[in-house]
Amino acid sequence: MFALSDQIPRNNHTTLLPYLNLLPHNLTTTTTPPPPPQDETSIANLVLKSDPQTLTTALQNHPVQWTPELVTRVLKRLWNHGPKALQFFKTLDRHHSYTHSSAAFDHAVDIAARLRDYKSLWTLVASMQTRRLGPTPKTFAIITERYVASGKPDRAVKIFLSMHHHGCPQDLNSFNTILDVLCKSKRVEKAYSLLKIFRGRFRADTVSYNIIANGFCLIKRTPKALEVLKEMVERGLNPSLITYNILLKGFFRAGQIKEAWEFFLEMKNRKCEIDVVTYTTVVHGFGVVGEVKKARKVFDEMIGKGVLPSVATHNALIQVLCKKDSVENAIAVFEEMLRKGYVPNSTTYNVVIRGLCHAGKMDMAMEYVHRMKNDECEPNVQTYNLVIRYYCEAGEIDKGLEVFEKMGSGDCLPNLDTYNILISATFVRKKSDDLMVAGKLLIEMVNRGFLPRKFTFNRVLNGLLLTGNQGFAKEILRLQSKCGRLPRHLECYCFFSLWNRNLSGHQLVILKPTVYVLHRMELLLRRYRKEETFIPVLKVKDEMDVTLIQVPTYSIVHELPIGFQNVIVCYLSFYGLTSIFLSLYNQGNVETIGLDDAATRLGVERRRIYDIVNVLESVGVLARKAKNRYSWKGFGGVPKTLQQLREEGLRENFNTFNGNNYVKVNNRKEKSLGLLTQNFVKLFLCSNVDLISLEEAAKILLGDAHDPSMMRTKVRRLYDIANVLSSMNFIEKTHHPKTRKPAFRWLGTRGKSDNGSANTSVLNESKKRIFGTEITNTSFKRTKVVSTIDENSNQITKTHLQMLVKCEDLENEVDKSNFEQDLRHSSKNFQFGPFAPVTVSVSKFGATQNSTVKQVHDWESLASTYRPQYHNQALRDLFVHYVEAWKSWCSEVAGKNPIQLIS
DNA sequence: GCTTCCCGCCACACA
DNA sequence: TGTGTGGCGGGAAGC
Repeated sequence: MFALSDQIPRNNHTTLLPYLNLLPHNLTTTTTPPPPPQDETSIANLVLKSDPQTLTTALQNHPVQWTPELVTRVLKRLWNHGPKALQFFKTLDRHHSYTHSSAAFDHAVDIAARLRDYKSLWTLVASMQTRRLGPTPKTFAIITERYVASGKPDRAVKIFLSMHHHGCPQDLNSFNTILDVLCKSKRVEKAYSLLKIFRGRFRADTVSYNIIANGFCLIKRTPKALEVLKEMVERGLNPSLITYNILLKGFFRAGQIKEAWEFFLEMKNRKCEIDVVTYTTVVHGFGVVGEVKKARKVFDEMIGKGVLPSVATHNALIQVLCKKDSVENAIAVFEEMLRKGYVPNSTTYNVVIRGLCHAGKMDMAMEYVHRMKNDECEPNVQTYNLVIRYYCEAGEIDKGLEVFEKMGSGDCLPNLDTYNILISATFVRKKSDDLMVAGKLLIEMVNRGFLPRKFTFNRVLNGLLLTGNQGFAKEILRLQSKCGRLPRHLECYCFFSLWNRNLSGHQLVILKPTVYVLHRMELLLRRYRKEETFIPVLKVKDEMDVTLIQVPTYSIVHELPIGFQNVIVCYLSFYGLTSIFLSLYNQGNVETIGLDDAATRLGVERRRIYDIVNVLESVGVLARKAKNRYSWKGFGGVPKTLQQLREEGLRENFNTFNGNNYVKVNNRKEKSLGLLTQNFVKLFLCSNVDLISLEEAAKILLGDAHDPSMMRTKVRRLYDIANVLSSMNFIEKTHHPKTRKPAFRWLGTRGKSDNGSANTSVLNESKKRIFGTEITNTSFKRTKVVSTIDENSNQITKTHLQMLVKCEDLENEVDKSNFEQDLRHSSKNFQFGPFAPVTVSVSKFGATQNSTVKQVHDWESLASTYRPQYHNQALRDLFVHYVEAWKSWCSEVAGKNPIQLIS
């Protein structure tokens, strides 16, 4: 990582990574003897070795004079083992002759926040207050920064606004801090609006505006940054050199090299006192885009102008040479820098080491790592990470692990990146042993307070299952559950398992997405029960940090026919909204559609419906009658609409992709989703392109405007449209054969007639045809639910889905007695959730195909066929493993408190 | 770290 | 002026 740290107005309060600030300590020339400097290492190791019971006595007996400085150093050393660090802090808090300083408290607060242990955090804050040690503005800087980092910016703002309740009134500095925290996490708009609201109250200054401008530069929105600059001048605040440097760097970052250079010249013209930061920015900026010569020239020029390059400038040049030139030249600069008497910092070494690694000179790289030690510039975690990464990339995983072992036993603890790098590497060789290592690393990282991503967990779990380590996989699954990182489907499954155990009245901690699914489910259930009034079944409260669900006192699921439960869960995961929409209204007897009705029936907000109807309207499936009302035209008229669009498109030159065929966007109407849909369709209709990616489409439709934010918006809209169109089978999602990038293919007029889902026929057929049921191998949304049966899949899936569509009617046909019989009948071998084993044979369903509702009464079969299913065999097997692992684990812990399973 | 998708704010449109 | 519409961007999930 390249740190141009002196270029950005750094906020004094925010010290996220205290260990980076560790000063190199000199073992031989220490002038202030007690405590001896190696003490923090030995103490840290002592803490790492002791368990909570022995730690107290170990610390009491340790022959050392405890001072706040020593404690701070130990905490820094233990930084990457949060739980141990907190334990150390808490144990020492009870020491008879030592009391913690404010700085030590801040570290503890930081560590607790990083562990997302908010209870400890606020206890520490309260403790600070009672001891009159704070909380200080710095404490709040830490807290807000951590809240923002864990995705809670609103909470952070609230905390800032309530600082004074903790005895720490807000001032301009703390205001700037919160702005900075928001900007650094790319929430610039939020920061900007906060500035607008409070600039009067806190007397926003140049620094405040610099922070916002820098924020916009970080997200490559230089025009907006310039706007901020303008506003700042209008408010009578003078931009400083820092302001100009921010903008200069912003131009380079956004790839506006020409603008950057002009800006730099302008700075010179205006007789700005250009400083070393400016030059460093230019050197780095040119270098990054490969203009090494220019970078060099500027580097040489600055000396002539009397501005001495700093270590950061050298770092920039060295990095650039490593990346775009040769590592030899980079090392030459490095040596020259030493000759001139500069003292390289860890960044300098890391840049050189990365360059060597990149050039495949691993041995030489390691020499530099040793050289760092001798040069009193201890290798830091980044150094180790990059060496490990390159070893792993070169396939030498064992060497990577060796380095990892060394750092673990030494004085630099591995961080989240280290673990991620190593875990990723274990998948390369597909060896059972490697995956065992991955599992162990995963457990270790959790113990050290790092929260692996769901993706990491899933990969390790999959790997272990596929290499036959079922026992270990089970352990990982348990850990995954403990961390709240279960795969979504298992999460639901766990929830229902618990629910099924009559755990009424208990509180479970569940992840938010599940809550959303449950909300929707509740709506469907209410409809099923024909409830007119809203009776909340699931009481959900979104508390500070976790989402709690009150398990209802009765199980609504039990009221449903067996199998229907499964259907419901699948119903939600199977369909995109459009498909449900179409299946509800494409019944042959629907004439008008009320938007409110649609929203209620789909269990979504009105807003979602607008998008669907707009797209449907633009291809002629619907027509707007009045506000709130649409009439159903069906698919009969679609070919005609498409023909019209084609003619229109040819007139507008949509057959040539020269970027001139975009529609000039002036007002709201011309930006509408409907019009965009039509233009998108025209792209396919009027040209021979087979595949088009949404990015390409966006580029063409936008024309000359290549503003990245406009592009993003356009692509997002195209996703919305593409989803609706593919639900109707007008287009299908595939991958570009060469680039493997996602792209869309038009099926509408020349679809695949071999599997029956051809849209040529679709377009010509009567409106009775059920759209949204033509799902063959299309994977749906994120759940990858595909028919298990690949051959004949069309027919079978079609039948199944048609039946599913009719669930609506079927529900009503199941009379009470039937219903109860079902319940009794299957209460024994009751399979819950979407994970019931598939017992239905193909032939059984083949028979159902043309028959009536009666056979569909076999709810269980229907349901089990509809469980989420994976496309390929390996995944399918894996899925069974998941369920097995979960089941055996459940039975294992059946005697214990099942709440522990989740919460 | 990028792609994809969902959500809901808030501004505009329309009666 | 109130209610209906829908552009738009944040940000979470997925990979």
